[in-house]
Amino acid sequence: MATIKDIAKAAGVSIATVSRVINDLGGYSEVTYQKVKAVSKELNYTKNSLARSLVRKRSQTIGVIMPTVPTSFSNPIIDGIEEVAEQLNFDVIISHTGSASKYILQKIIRMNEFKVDGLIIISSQLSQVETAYLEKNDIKTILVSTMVPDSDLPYIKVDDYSAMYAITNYLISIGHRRIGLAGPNLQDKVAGQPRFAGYKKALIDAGIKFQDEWIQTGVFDFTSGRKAVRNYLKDAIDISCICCVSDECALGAISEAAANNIIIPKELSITGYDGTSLAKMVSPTLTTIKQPFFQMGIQSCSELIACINDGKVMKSQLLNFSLELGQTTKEKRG
Amino acid sequence: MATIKDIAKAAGVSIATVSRVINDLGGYSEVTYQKVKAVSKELNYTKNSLARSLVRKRSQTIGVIMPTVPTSFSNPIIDGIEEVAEQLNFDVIISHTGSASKYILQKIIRMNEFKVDGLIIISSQLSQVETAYLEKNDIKTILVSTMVPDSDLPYIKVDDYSAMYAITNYLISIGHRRIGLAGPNLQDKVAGQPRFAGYKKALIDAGIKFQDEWIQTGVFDFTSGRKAVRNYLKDAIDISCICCVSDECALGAISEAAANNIIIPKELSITGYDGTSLAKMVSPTLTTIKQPFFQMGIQSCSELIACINDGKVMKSQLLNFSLELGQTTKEKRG
DNA sequence: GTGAAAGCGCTAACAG
DNA sequence: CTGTTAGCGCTTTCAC
Repeated sequence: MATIKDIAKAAGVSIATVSRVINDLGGYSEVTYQKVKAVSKELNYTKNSLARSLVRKRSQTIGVIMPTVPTSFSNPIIDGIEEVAEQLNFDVIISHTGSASKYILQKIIRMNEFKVDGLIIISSQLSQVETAYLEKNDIKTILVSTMVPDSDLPYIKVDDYSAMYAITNYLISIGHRRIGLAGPNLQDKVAGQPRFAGYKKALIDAGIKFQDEWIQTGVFDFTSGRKAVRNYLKDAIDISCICCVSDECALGAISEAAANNIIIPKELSITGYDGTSLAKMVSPTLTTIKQPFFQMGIQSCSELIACINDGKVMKSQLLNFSLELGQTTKEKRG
Repeated sequence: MATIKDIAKAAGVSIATVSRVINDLGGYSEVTYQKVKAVSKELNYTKNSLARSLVRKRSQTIGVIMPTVPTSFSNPIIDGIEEVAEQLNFDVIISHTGSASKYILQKIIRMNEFKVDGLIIISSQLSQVETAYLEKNDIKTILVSTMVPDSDLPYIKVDDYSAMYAITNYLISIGHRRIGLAGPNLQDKVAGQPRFAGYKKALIDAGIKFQDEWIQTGVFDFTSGRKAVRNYLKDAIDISCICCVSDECALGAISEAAANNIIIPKELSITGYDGTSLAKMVSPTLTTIKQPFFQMGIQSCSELIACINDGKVMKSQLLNFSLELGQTTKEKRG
């Protein structure tokens, strides 16, 4: 592990000069440049980011914290982040919070100790403890696909209320009147409550009287979808379609329906939410809300780096979603 | 951003003492301990890993490099890695190589500059350039779900040959005689060739004459599965089942079959390979080879840390796979 | 028990 | 154009 000191000695120059050519700072003769380059190649020099970051008080690194979920919807977000980071000369390091986002505070602390210049937190629910830590330590942070109510942490997401309104409304538009809602966590102010509200509003606007029994709460996952259908069946609740709060949840609903020989979409329509790559990979393909994940990565990273580099204040953004029609929905006549 | 210097001053002790209590090294009075603790809390001290790693020449961090794929089979691997890292007091930082594993060398270099103590590379094909870099820079590395032929880089994986033999043999055991193989990249020595070989050997052992037209090569992904089925249909190739080289590929095959109104498994059996969480989430559920991903994470990280801490030589391991029966296969009579 | 001091590898003035 | 020097925040002898 050669250091600039070794190179300086071998090349017969000072370490300052070595540093200059290594960082392409200019201010040296062509001869010196060539010599230093040659020597550092010969000695197999690799720079030490730790030392550099330490003195620079800048790591040129942004940290990403993401949850562990089966449907890797975070991947396109990461791709987006990487794309702009790369371009703007930043590194990105990623950390998983585990399935239950249990270790989120711990991961935030680690990122802070690594002295990342900024943090992107994907789709995790932050509690008081975490936001307090972020604030107290003055960590530049932007949230993706999540937000914290009553805080001014900037976020990039879609409007859950509108998205759920849109897809519910679509079901209504193709003739459905008895519409289930599967999977929402009603304790969750960020995703659960607004999605429920959007769903409900669409019913009301269509003059449909909302029934409590149409709601099967859950935690957005596969199991929530399965349970929902099981309960509808058990209680013989009469619905012609189910709005699920995630693609994964929709897969669960489909799975339970299949286990009961219910044919989709002929006997039951089902919708997802997320528009992960999965939605188009399953058969039948999912009708779902497509979130612009890649774009979310782009935006969040751009905002963050603008803040880091130029001190710009990050602005929250609501991105456009789109309705992706698949084969799990069918019009209802009569 | 308080430093130990600040704490030292505020507590009226030396920085050496602060360092001692912060690291629980002992050798101080209870009074000093309490005082330093109190002051550092008050000043909201957070340690600077960069500085610490720099002087220690040890980052207590292991780097993980993984590809970006739609079916997040890497997640359970990461979970396994995190579990043992956590326990053994190591941090882990992750980096994605992008879909085509295009940036793998770049990522390896970055990890090296970050001075990680060791590296776990998941499921990526390493070329001469990368292995040379790893060797030259003496980076402790272990591979997961991949390997490099003719090198002594240690790896943790399953035996692709045996696994493919097993699943092909299963199809034979339930009566199939005309068996397609979809998705293998035959240029790929690590996964493509052995899987093909295992498939072929199972046929031979059963006295089935292998037909060239049964093979539809590809690149392990969804599209490869779709194309395979399209080709079988176009050329009217008579098979009763298809062995796919990945779950994702199987999804593609199913998708194309569905588009042609072929009923699975009644008219066509299909198998996957990987046993991702997806396999059980789709309907019908996939018959597939289940790789012990979590265990792979555990083993690789254990080996690596044993090497880092105790200089143990890492040993390659072939882990057991299992056959996971789903609903995409059906026995063939007559 | 505690402190002084010497760096880890590097950058960034400041001189020349 | 190039070198000297003073640190970045921390750990770690070695004295006291």
